[in-house]
Amino acid sequence: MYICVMYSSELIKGTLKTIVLNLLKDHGKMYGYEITQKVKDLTQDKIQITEGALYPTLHALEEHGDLTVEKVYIGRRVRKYYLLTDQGMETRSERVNELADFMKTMRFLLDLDVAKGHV
Amino acid sequence: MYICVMYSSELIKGTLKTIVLNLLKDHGKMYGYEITQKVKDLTQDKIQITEGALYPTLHALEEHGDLTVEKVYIGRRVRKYYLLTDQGMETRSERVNELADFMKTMRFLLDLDVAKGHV
DNA sequence: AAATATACATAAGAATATTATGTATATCCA
DNA sequence: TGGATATACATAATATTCTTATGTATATTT
Repeated sequence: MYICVMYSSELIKGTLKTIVLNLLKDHGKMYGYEITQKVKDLTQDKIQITEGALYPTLHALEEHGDLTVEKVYIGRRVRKYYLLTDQGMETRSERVNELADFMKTMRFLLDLDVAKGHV
Repeated sequence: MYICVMYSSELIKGTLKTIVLNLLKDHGKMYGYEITQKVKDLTQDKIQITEGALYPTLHALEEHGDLTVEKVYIGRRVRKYYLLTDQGMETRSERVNELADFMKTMRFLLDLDVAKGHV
């Protein structure tokens, strides 16, 4: 009912790891560029993950033991597939649950549960 | 059904202004310390706004023209009541709508709309 | 009288994003 | 066949927004 614009960047902040972990659970192994495109598609361009945010995040998740990497060469170009570890599955659950609970709290705090037209 | 713990700080990031603006719409003029307590109460300690985050935010909102201030002395102690301006009302609407839409997108992205037990 | 609560404020540091830049290969199409 | 665009990785400089620590001061409770 209104024009779709990207969300202001503050909102996405803090949810990137959760998005990545959940996507990997749903779609199996994925590579960085694929993740950015999948999120863009699934959200109709509302959430666009920048590479400058994604790659450091993937490296951090790997270092934390949540992801493992598989290098694959497509022709001469390297592609790094990321997979959830067992620990990554746990981290995902915790983060998704926490985010779900947080959003519930926010809906209450902002009176979004009552039916209303445009606020 | 599970123990309530404070949310990890990344999540709150980006929603503080929205919370403050919305609270002022619901409760009229409020002062900083009152805002921290009200949010703490309403969320059963799940969201605790720190003073280091709140006061700079209030100053920023004031500078942006969203809030005006009324100084009141309680005995010798100063208390600064903040009120929404007309522009603040608009900013609030925009931010609440954006956050509501963002949360809807996140629920879709994280498959939270389907009924399920503990994830 | 001491501890806690109220009430403001700012500075140093951490976390996490954006923007810009860099490197390189692959594909489309005119 | 050559230029634009897409694919695919990466990092550095910068911005934003928080936490934690610190500072000042008054009021209330025990």
